[in-house]
Amino acid sequence: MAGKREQNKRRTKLAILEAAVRLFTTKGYDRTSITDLASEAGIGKGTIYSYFRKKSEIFLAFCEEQLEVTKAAIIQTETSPMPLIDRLLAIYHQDFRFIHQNPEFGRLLMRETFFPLDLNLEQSRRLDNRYMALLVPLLQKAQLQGELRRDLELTLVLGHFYGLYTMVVSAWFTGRLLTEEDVLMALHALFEQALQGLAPPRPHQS
Amino acid sequence: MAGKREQNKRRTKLAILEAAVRLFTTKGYDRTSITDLASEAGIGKGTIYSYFRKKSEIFLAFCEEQLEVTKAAIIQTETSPMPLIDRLLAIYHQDFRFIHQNPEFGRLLMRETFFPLDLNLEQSRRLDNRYMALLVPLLQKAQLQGELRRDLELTLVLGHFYGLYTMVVSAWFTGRLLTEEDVLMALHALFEQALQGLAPPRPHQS
DNA sequence: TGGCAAAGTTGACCCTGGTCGATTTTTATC
DNA sequence: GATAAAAATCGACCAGGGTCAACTTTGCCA
Repeated sequence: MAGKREQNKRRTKLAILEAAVRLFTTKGYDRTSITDLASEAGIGKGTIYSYFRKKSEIFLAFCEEQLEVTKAAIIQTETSPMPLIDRLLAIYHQDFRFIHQNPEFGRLLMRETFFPLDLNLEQSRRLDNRYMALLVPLLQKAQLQGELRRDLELTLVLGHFYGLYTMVVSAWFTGRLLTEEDVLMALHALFEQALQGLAPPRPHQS
Repeated sequence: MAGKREQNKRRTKLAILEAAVRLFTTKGYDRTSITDLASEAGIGKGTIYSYFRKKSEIFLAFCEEQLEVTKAAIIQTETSPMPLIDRLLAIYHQDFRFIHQNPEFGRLLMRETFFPLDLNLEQSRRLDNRYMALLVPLLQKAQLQGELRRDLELTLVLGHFYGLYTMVVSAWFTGRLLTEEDVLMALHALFEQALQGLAPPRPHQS
C-alpha cells in the first residue's frame, strides 16, 4: 500500500475541510469553534493544528473552494464579445454576488486578502493571482482592439480596476452604498472615469 | 463641583487612553492585554468595557490621536501651489509614512476602516470623513483651475484616488511592493493613469 | 517477526477577550 | 444629614484559540 501515511493525511485534511464547509455554512465562521470542527471531523482538537496554522487558514481554504464556482462563472463571460467595460463589470458583478450573499465570508476574505495579519502570504497571494490569470488576457485583447492604451503596464491597469472595485465593496460594507444596485452603479461610474480620465480632455494633442 | 461624575469619567477615559499609548507603542497591540491596560490605568478590568465596547475600539481611538500629527502635516501642504497630482501624492505620501513606520497599527487601522468587523461604523466613518473634508476643497480648486473635469461627482473622484491608494498600500502589505520608493512610484503611475484615462485618447471629440 | 525511530495524534492546559451580578460611589430629594 | 435610586466599578467567571509533552501509529530494517 503505497504510503498509508500520505493517504491518512489526505483523508484527515479532507475531513477537516468538509467539516468546515458544513459548519461554516450552517453556523457561520465565528460561531464555529475549533473544538466543534474537530469533533465534526472526528479527530482531536490538536490535530487540526498540524494541518492548519490558524483558524483563519481553514477559512481561506474554505473560501478557495467556494470561489471555484465564481471562477467558473467568470470564465463563461470571458468569451462573449462586449466592450471592455461591460466585461469587467460583469466579472466584478459576479464576484460581488458572492460577497453580497455571504457578507461574513466576503468581509473576512477581503480583510485577509488585502491586509493579511497572519503569515498567509503565499495563500493570500495565490487567491488573487487567480484574478490576474483570468483578467490579463481580457485586457490584452482590449489593447489589441484599441479599447485600452498600449503603453500601460497591464499589472497596473489591473490594479487600477481592482482598487476601484475594492473601494466600492468597502463602501458597501461600511454602509455608504446600500443596495446591490448602488454598488453596480458606483462601479460603473468609476470604471467609466478610469477609462475616460479624470482630467479634462486635451483639446487635441500631437 | 459641577458634575463630579463627568469629571471622573473624563479622567478615567483619559487614563485608559494614556495607558494605551504607553503600552501599544512599547509592546504593540496584540501583546497588550486588556488586563495590562487596566492595571496600567489603575482601574479594574471590567471598567474598561464601560468606556469601550471592544479592544479594537481603544485601538481606533488611539489611532485617531496619532493621526492628528499626519493631519496637521497634510494641512500644511494644502496651500502650496502645485499641480493636483503632486499635491495628492504629497498627501498620500504623508499618510503612508505613518503606515510605513507603524505597520502593525496601519494594518489594523485599514482593516477596520475598510472592512469593519465590529459595529465601529460611526467611528470608522468619522475616521475617513476627515479625509473628505480635507481633500474635497483641494479637488474643487483643481476643478476651477481646469485640472479636473467639472462634470464629475467629487465623492466619486475622491473614492477613485482613495481606492488606488488603498490598492498600493495593500500591495505593500502583501509584499508585492517592497520599498517606500516602490510604493510612491506605483502610486504616481496609477494617479497618472487615472487622470489621463486608460482608454486611448479620442482623436478629437465634439 | 521484533523492535525502534519518526511521524502523527491527543486533550489537558494556558492565556486572553469579553460578560455579569455583586459592590461601591455619586446624586437627588426630603 | 439620612436615604434611596442611579451610575460606575470591579474581578471572578466563561468560552474559544492556540500550545505542548505524553502517547499511539506507521515505516523501516535486521
